[in-house]
Formats: sequence, structure tokens, C-alpha cells
Amino acid sequence: MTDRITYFVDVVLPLSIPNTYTYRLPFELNDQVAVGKRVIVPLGRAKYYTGVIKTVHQKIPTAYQVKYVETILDEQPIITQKQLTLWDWIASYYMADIGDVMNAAVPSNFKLASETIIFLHPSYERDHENLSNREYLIVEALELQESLTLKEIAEIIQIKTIQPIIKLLIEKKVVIVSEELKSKYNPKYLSFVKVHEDYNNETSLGDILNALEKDKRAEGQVSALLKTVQLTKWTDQKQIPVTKKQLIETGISESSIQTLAKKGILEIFLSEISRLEESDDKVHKIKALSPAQENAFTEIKSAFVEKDICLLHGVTSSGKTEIYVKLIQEALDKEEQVLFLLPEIALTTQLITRLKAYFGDLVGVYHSRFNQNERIEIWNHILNNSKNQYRIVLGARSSVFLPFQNLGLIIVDEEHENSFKQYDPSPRYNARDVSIVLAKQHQAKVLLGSATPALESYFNAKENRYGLVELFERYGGVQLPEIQCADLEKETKNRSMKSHFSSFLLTEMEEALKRKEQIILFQNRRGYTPLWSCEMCNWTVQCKNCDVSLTYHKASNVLKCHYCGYFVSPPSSCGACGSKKLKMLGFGTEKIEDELVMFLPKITVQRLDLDSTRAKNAYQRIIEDFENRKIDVLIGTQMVTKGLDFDNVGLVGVLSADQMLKFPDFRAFERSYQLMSQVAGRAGRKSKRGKVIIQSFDPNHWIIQKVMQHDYIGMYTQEILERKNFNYPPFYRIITLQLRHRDSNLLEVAAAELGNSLKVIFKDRLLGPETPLVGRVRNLFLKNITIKFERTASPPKVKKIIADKLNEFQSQHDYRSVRVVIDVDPQ
DNA sequence: AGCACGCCGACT
DNA sequence: GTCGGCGTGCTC
Repeated sequence: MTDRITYFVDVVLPLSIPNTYTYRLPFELNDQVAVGKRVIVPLGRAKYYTGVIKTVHQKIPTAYQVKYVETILDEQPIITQKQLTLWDWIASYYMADIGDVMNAAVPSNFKLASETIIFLHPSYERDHENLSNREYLIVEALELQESLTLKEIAEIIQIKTIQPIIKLLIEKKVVIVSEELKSKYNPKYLSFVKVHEDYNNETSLGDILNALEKDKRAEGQVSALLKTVQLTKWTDQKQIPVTKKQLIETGISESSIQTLAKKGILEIFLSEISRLEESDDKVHKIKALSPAQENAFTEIKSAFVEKDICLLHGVTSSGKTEIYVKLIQEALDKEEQVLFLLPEIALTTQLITRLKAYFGDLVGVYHSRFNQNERIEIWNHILNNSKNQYRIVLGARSSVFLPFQNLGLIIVDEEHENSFKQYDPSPRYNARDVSIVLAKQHQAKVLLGSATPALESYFNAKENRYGLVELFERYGGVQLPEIQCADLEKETKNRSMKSHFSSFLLTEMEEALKRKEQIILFQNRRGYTPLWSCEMCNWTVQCKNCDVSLTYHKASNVLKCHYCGYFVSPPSSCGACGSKKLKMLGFGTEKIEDELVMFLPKITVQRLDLDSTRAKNAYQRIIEDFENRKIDVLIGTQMVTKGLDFDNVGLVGVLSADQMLKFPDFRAFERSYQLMSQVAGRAGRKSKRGKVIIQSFDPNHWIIQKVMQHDYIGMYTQEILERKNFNYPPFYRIITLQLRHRDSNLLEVAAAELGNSLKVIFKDRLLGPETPLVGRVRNLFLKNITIKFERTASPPKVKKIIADKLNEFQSQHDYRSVRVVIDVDPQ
């Protein structure tokens, strides 16, 4: 009598709660219960949440009154055991709540809660025929109200748990969830028309036409049918139907289409346009590898025999992509799934197009900017291990959370990128490191690729933990660019500087323009000037919520805070002494753009930064314009360094190496090297060697020297010594605790107390508490405590101590309101 | 995440 | 004297 067993389930809820909650399963659900299925459970007085079953057991909890599971949503689990294990690993490694991990892992459509807001789907065409009574009631209510929360809907139709009904309505594309609307939903759906399958052959069509022609009134229908057949395109086996709009534009009337549809001759259906267009793409043949690439490819494969992880260190334009493609093809041949991780910004670029050209529909792109339905579609295909679609997922960091079934290969491109690390919100995970754990679960291989590997990765390779394959030759024999340095100190003395431009850089720019080459200028700071300051007393405009000076943005003529978004109009006089003499200090991309137009008036200049790409498709458009040579000079922040390949860039200028080198962080040198090398790699053409000019007041700085010599290994050798001497990663691990509170005095005391209690154990491994560079953000004062501990120490033990001390600290009444943010392996 | 509970200011 | 401000704690 299995139905008499009392089951309990531990449920992960998508909330910042440290643990799972236990619910009792009603007997009637006994035969449906399974780990990984979603359940609706009550929480608190009147709320319902969608959670995921993590364990099923029969232990009766005694400490509290158990509530019942309301419903089980899924027929089959949508989260795998492997995923749940990974969630656990992330929660414990990054000291995050499991609920936070769930939030990061699961698309929001999977997490209907009683507060979720529902809208009618923008492309829903009010055909009520396929709706049940209850569904009809909901649609009717939404037609009157526009939007409703699940709770309100529950009241309207007098049912407690409406999630299953809503789930169906979402699947039928009758309603959508608010998150989707927020993500700039634009109706990608169009009405398409096609001939019904039953009639889609010449004999049936002929019969129908004959029948219709007998009726003079049916003239419209005849031409509608003919036009539909005529405009429907065919490629190989695939049919690309006509849009209804197209038909109507040719003079066909709506009503004749409808009549034919009613007769069952034509079929009208909704579909996403983009997807149909994509299936039109021809699948390209994979290019043959150059001897150097071929070598690297075999080396990687032999490294994979012994090791699970391999680092591919290949200079820019050495053709890493082709090697990836071949590895992917091999994994596909073995029927394995492939995950291709890319940094967020690189995802909108040429690489997607290239991979799609090779693999067509087998590539799925998983990205937070994509709409929810598509994300769920990819999720389901991966979960079901579909054979003909989405075998390869190209994605940003969150794609490590997909429900892989048979993962064989993970490629992490631009592996050194710090955007693989999520900073806010928790879980503060690094997708590169998580992917290694994920690979281990699946016994899959990981290939880390970069032209400038993270010091940690190169170290691991040198220590033989990873395989190491190096590729120093650029594809097609293109030479590495010639890098020179403009000595700003000298030029300042000689008065040959034109504002932020050295005469050296300007002359070279003019030369390049004469040769009709394009130019990229790199300035790692957006806005106009970081400082708007008084000439008399050095007063600057401060943010009212944060301890930073505001940055002037010329386009909008405001002073803006890059931490909280606060902005004001520029003052006309000094706020301290009243002087009218205000000057601008420092410079950002906007100012460079402005000055350049003055110095070189006849050229087209475009900025590529967070501000200029905010509009939809702006990024894509700028890149295309640059490719099509509509732009002479592209001025950008980090964005110009990511995965872009242009073939006519003769010159790259780095406006200020010093700003990067002086950044107060132990990774500043490593990062400067990476950024400069990456941007330098944009220079050069098939036939001609590119040129790079780095502006600096300290041209002899060893990092600049290493960049000029293209000497990654030299940089590594010197920098790794520094890391060793000063106890930094990869020799030590770092965990930071950031304390936040409105009251600076209380924070001071609290931080000191927590610091002391940890210091007892960690001794000189503990630094701080200290006030960070920006000591107040959004009206919260900040204090940092940093713990550095030996790589040989057990991380779980260290974390246990920190967690215990933190618990002790937060149980003191006075400190309850102090927020503590933990960051493991901060970037 | 949300909602109830609780402790301090401006109102009938 | 109370209404309501949001700061704090709890939810299986």
C-alpha cells in the first residue's frame, strides 16, 4: 500500500533563505512525487511560491508545523539531480543561499509566484474557441484590466492554485509574464499563412481551384490561394511560409484568407520571424586548418587524454575559433552536448554568426537579453537531449545552469574575462570555475581559450594541473602589430600635446587616414570628464548618495553618478567658494570624441561605450557601420577589445595607459596587460602590419614594455613573482566581507568587532576593516574585511569558520541591521 | 521576496 | 490620544 506512505519533500524556494523548506505531500500526489519537479507551496500567511523538490523522504519534522504541498506542476522533472548537486556546490563554495542560486539558475517563467504579474500576450488574437471556461474568464478579465497578479486572478476564478492554469496559458501564448514585457518585448511574432498539409499537393490544389472557379463570388479566394502557393518558398525539405501581411500587400483581402482558413484549405499560424529566417541559412563547410592550427588541435586532443582541462593560449587572430569548431564537430559526432561560454558583451558579435554558419540550428544562444520563451525552449531541448536542435549552447555565464544530459565539451572563450564572475546579486559565482565543476559531473572536457590567459589559469597549466597548448602564429601569416609608446611627459615639456593627444598619435592618425585605413581609439572611461572642479579651491561636485565625484556627460549635459545613477545639472559656480572658474579634469570617451572632431574635422567618429549602445541594436549597428567603413575612427571603452575582427584597422591608439596601471588593485597590472594586448590585437590587416600607439607618462613601465614586446610569458613570469611575494592568488585564496550600514558610527564599531573576532583565528591573514575607495554607495556606508589564506588550507574549513563567526556576530542585537556581503574569489 | 509586527512623529 | 511611517524578523 504505497499510497499510505507519508512523504515529505525538501523544497528550494527562489528566495534569499539559507535552507530548503520541508512540506508534507498529500497522499494523492504520492505516485507523482520526484526530485526536480516543481511544486506550488504555501509560505507565510497567504503566499504561494513555485519551488523545486530537492529531496523526498519520510522524516517527520518536529520543530515546526509542516504545511502541505499544494500541487505538483510538472509531469517530468525539469531540474536534474546533477543540477541540484551543482546548486549545492555553488551555494557552499560561494557562501550563497540556495534560493539565490535557484534564482540565477532558473528562467523566471519557471517561477510563477502569487505576486507575478500577468498580461495578455501581445500577439494573442482573441480567438476564444480553444479556451476552457476558466481560461476564458482570465482572458476576459485581462481584456478589461490589462494586467493582473496571480493572486488577483485566483480571486476572480475562485481557485486557490491557478499556477497550472497560467502555465498552460503561457504555453498557448495567450498570456505572458511581466518580466518578459520588461525585457523590451517587441512582437517578434507574425501571422503566417500556408496551405493545409492535406491539400498541399498538385492534384488536391487543382481540384480545389476548379471547385472555387465555378463560383464567381470566390474570385478572391482563388487569387488568395494562388498567391499563397506562389509566395511560399522552399529550401530543400523546408517550407518558408508567407506572412499574412505580405499577402494583404499584394491586394489579397483578409476575408478571403479567413474564408479559406475556415474551409480548412489554408492554415494561419503564429511564428517567430527570426527563427524562420535563420533556418534559411546555408550550413557552411568547416574550413581546413592551417598547419599551426592542426598542430594545436592534435595537442589539445592528446592533452585531453590525461587531463580534463586544457588551456589554449593563442595570440589574437591565431584562429582559435576554427580549432573550437573542429572540437565541437568531434563532440557532436559522439552525440555529446557542447557548452560554449563567452563574456556577456562578446555575445552580440560576429562569433555567433560564424558558429551558426557552421552548425545552423544546432546552435542555441542563451543570454539574459533574449526573451523568456526562447530560453525555456532551449532549456527543454537540452533537458530532453533533443537530437536535431540546440546541441551547442552559446551563452553567457548563466548558461552553466542549463540541464545538460550528455555534456561532452565546454569551451570558455576569453577565459580571462572578469565578466564571467557575477558580482551582483548573490550568488557571486565565476562561470569559468563553475564550468570546471560542471564538466567534472559529466566527465566532460574543458577548453579554456585566451590570448592573454588569467594568471591563475596559466599558473594551473604550468603546474601541470591543466594541459597547455600555445599558438604564437597569427592565422594566414598576418604579422603581430608594431607597438610604440608616446611619451607624454616629454611631449608635455615640449608643449606638443594637443589636449589629450600627443603629436605622435595625431600624426600617425593623419597618416593612417590618408591611407584610407580605419582607427580604433581606446579609453577605458566613459562620459566626458570624471571631474568638474573649482580652479580656486579644488571643490568638486559630489553625489548625494555615494562618496564619489560626479562624471560630466556632455550629450545629456548632466553630472552623473556611475554608482547609483543620481544626476544634477552642472553648477555655474563653485559650491564651496562661489568662484565662477570651474575646470574639467581627466577625460572620458565623450571628450575624446569632441576633441577629435576639432583636430581632424573631416572624419567620421563614433563612440562605442555603455552610453552609446543603450538603444536597441545600437551596438550591432555601430559595428556594422564600422565594418562597412562608414566610420573612420571608433572610440571605445573595454567594449572595443572584445571579440571583434575588422580587416581595415591600420592604427590603434591607447589614450592613457596610466589610468589603468594606477588602479589600486592587485590585478591592475595583469588587467592592463590584457586590455592593451587585446585592443592592440584589433590592429592589422591581411596584407599589412598594423600599428599601435600607447600614450603614457611612464613609457618605461615594465607592463608597457611587455605589451610592446608581445611578451605574455615575460609578463606572467614577473607578475607571478609579485603574487607569490605578496600572498595573492593563485598562491592564496581571497574572501572579502563587505559590511554595509546607513549609520557610519555603528558600522565602524560593528566592522571592528567582526574584524577582531575573525582576527583571533586568521591573524595576519586578515586585512582591514578598511573603507573602500568609494566609502558610501546609495547612502550605505561600506567597510571591507579581506581574508587571504593559503591555497593549501581547506576552503570549506575556512568558510565554516567565517560562517560561524558571522552567525555569532549577527546574533548580537545591535548588529542585526548590518548587511554583510561575502565575495569568494573576488575579481 | 513580502507581509506582519513594532516603535516613534504629526494629526483629529 | 491615534494613525501611519518604515525598520526588522520570519516564513516549512
